[in-house]
Amino acid sequence: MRTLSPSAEKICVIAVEHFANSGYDACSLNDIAVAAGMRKPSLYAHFSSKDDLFQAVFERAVEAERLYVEDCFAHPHGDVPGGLYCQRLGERYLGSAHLRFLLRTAFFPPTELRAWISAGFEGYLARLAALFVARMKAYRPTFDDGQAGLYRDAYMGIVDSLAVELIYAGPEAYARRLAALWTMFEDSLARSGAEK
Amino acid sequence: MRTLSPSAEKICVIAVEHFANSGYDACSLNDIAVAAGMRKPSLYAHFSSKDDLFQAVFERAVEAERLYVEDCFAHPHGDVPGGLYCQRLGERYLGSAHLRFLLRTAFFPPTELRAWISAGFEGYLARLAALFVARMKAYRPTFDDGQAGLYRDAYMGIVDSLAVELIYAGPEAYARRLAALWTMFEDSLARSGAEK
Amino acid sequence: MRTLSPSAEKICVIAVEHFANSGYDACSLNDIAVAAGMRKPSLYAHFSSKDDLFQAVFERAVEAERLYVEDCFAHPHGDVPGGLYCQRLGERYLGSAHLRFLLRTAFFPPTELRAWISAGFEGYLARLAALFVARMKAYRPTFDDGQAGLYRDAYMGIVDSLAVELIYAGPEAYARRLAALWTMFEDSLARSGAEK
Amino acid sequence: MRTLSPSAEKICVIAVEHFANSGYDACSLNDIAVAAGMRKPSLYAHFSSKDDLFQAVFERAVEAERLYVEDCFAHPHGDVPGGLYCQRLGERYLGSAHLRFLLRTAFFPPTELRAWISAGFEGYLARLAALFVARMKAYRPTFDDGQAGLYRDAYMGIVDSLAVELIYAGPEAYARRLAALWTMFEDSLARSGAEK
DNA sequence: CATGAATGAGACTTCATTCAT
DNA sequence: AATGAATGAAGTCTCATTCAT
Repeated sequence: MRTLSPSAEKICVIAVEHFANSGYDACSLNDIAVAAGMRKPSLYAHFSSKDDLFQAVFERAVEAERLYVEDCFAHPHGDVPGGLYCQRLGERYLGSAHLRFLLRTAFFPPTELRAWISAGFEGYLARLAALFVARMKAYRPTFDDGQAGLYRDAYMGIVDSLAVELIYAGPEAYARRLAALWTMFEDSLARSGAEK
Repeated sequence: MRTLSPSAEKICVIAVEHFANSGYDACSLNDIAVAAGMRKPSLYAHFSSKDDLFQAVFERAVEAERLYVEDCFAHPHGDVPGGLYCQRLGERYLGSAHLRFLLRTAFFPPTELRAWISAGFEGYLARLAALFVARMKAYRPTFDDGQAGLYRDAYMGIVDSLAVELIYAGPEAYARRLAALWTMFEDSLARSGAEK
Repeated sequence: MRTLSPSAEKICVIAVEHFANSGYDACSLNDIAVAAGMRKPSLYAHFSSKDDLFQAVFERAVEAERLYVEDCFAHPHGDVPGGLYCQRLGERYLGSAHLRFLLRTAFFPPTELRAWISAGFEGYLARLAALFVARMKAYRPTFDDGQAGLYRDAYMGIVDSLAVELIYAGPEAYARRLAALWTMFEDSLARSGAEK
Repeated sequence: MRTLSPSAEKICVIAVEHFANSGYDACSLNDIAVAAGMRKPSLYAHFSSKDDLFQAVFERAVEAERLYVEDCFAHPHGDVPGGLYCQRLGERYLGSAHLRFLLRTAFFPPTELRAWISAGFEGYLARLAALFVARMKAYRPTFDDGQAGLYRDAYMGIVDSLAVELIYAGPEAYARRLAALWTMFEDSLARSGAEK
C-alpha cells in the first residue's frame, strides 16, 4: 500500500464515500473534488488518474477491513467461531464507507480493473477463512480438514449473505437473517458435536 | 408489464446482456443499438429513454425469474424444500443474462431508479418466500409460524449467498458453497425434527 | 483514400486551412467545428478522432498535390524540365491550403503520426522525381542514369528550397530565389550539354 | 541577449532539445522541468513564462549559429565560397539541437511570437549572406552587385534546401543532395567565369 | 421504422501559471 | 532557489437525446 500525503489521504476518505454510494462509473471526479474542498484538476496533484485514485481507495478499504477482521478474531473465547464478526458487520455498515465500498467493488468491479481487484481480495478472504478455521479447530478439536473446510465454506457463505442483506435491505432485515442463519449454523455444529 | 412490439422485445434481449455485464452507468445506448443491428436514435422509436429501456428490461427479467421460481416449486416431493431452485441457480448463471442482470440491479440499482426497482423486487421475493413457506409447512407440519419464518429467512439468505458466490467466483466455488450451506440447512432441520 | 460524405469533405476543407496555419498541436477541434458551422461534438459524427480527421485531410492534400504535379508535367515542351511546376508553386502558395498543409506536415509531422505520414509522402515524392527524370531523359537523351539522377536530386532540392522560401518569406522573395536557382540549374545543364 | 544565471543556462540547454523535438505547442513545461531535474513551478524562478523561456532559447540558438557561421567563413581559401558551411551542416544536424530548433522555429514559429522571431532571424541571415558575398567578390573579383546577388540568393536557397533534407530525410539523403546542388553551383560559376 | 446529423452537458485530463511556504 | 498545492482555461472525447428526412 502506497504511503500518501495527508491531503491525499483525506481525498481518499471523501472518495470512498462517493465510490461506495454511486459506484465507479456514476461517480465523477468533480463531485469528489468539490466534496474535498477543491477543484477537479487539483486532484491530479495527488493522483495520476481516476483509476489511480480508485486503486488507492481500494487498498485502504481492504487494509481497514483486514485490520477489522484481525481484531474480531483476536480475543479467544468459547463461543461458536466467527460470531463476533458477523454481529459487528451490521453495526458497522452504515458507518463504514470502506465496507460498503468493498462489497460493491467485490461484486461489480469496474471492468478494466477486475483482475487487479480480484487479486487484492484474495489475501483478505484467505485471511478471514484461515482465522475462522483456526478457531474452529480449537472449538472442535476432533474435526478433520474436510469437516473444518465444510464449516469454513458455510461461514464464508453466511458472511456474504449478511453483507448482501445489508446492501439490499438494511440493518433491520439484517438482524433477522443473522438470527436465522446463525441458528442453523449452531444447530449443525451441535449435531456434528453430538454425533461423536 | 407493458406489451412490446417484437422489435422492442428483441432489443430487450440484447440490452439485458449489456446491462448485466456492464451495469447501467457503464452501458451505452450506442453499444446496445449496434448489437441490436441498428443505430442509436432508432432505439427511441421503441423506448422513450434509457431509463425506459432499463425498466422494460427489468420487468422482463423479474417476470422470467418469477416464472422460473414457480416452476422450481411446482412439483411436490418429499425432499427438503427449496433445494431444486438452489441447485439450478448455478446451472443457469452463465446462460441467464436475466439472472445476472437481476442480481446486479437488486444490489446496486441506478440511484434514480432505486425506489422503483425495490418495489419491483418485493413481489418476486415475497413469492419465493411464500412458496418456500408453503413447502416447509408440508415438510414439517408441526412448525408454527415462528419456526417456518426462521427457516424462510435462512433459506432466503442461502439463496443470496449462492447468488453472490456466482457473481464473485463462478460456478465451481458455487458448488462447494452450496454443499456446505445445504448440509447445514439439513442438519438444522434434522435436529429440529428430532427434538419433537 | 476513404470516400467521405459531402459534410465530411466540407469539414476537411475547413480543417486543412486550420492545420496549415496553426499546426496539429495548436489547432483545436473547437475552432474547426465552429468554422465549419457546427459544434465540437458534431465532428465526431464524421471523424472518430482528431487523428482521424488529420489523416483524412492529409490524404486529400497529397492527392490534390499529386494531381497538380501530374498536370504540370502533362504537356510536352522543349524547355528545361520541371520549370512549370516551380513557377506555379509560388502562384499557388497563398491560395492553396493543401500545399501549405503538406509542407508543414512533411517537415514537422505530429510525433505520433510520423511513420504513417512519411509513408504517405513516399509515393508523392517518387512520382514527382519519376516525372522529372522522364522529361530529363527526353531533354538530354544522352544522359545516363547517373547524370539524370544528379539533376533529379538537384531539382528536388530546388523544389524544397522554393517551398521553404514560400513558407519563410512569402511570394516576393520566392521570385528572386526562383530566378537565382533556375539560372544555376540552366547554366549547369547548358554546360553539361556543351561538354558533349 | 540577456545574461542568465548558470541554472537558467542549464535549463535552456534542456529546453532547446525539447522545443527542437516537439515544437513549441506540443512541448510541456513539465517535461522540460523534470528533464532539468526540478519541478514545473521552479522554472518560474528563472523565466517569467513559457514564451520568455522560448525567447531565451531562441536567442541562444541564434547566437550559437551565428558564431558557427563566422567560424565557417573565418579562414580564407581559394575554393568556391560557402562550401565549408554546407558540408558541416550535415555533420552537425543530429548533434545540434540549436540547429534543429532554429530550423523548426524559422519555418513554423509559434503564432504569437512570429514577428519577434522573424526579427531575430534577420541579422543572422543577413550576416550569412554578407559573409558569402564578401567571399564571392574575392573569388570572382569581376562580379558586379547583380551577379553577386544572384549567387547569394542561390546559395541561401541551397542552404535552406539542405536544411530541409536534413529535417525530412536525414544525413544520408543530405549527402546526395549536397553533391547534386553543389555540382550545379560550381558548374554555373565555372560557366560564368569562362564567359569572361 | 430507421437514421444521419447535430448538440448540450459533462466526462477525464493537461497545461501554464500563481502563491504560500 | 525551489516546491507542493491549487486552479481557470482549454483540450479531446462520450453520451443521451432530438429532429428532419
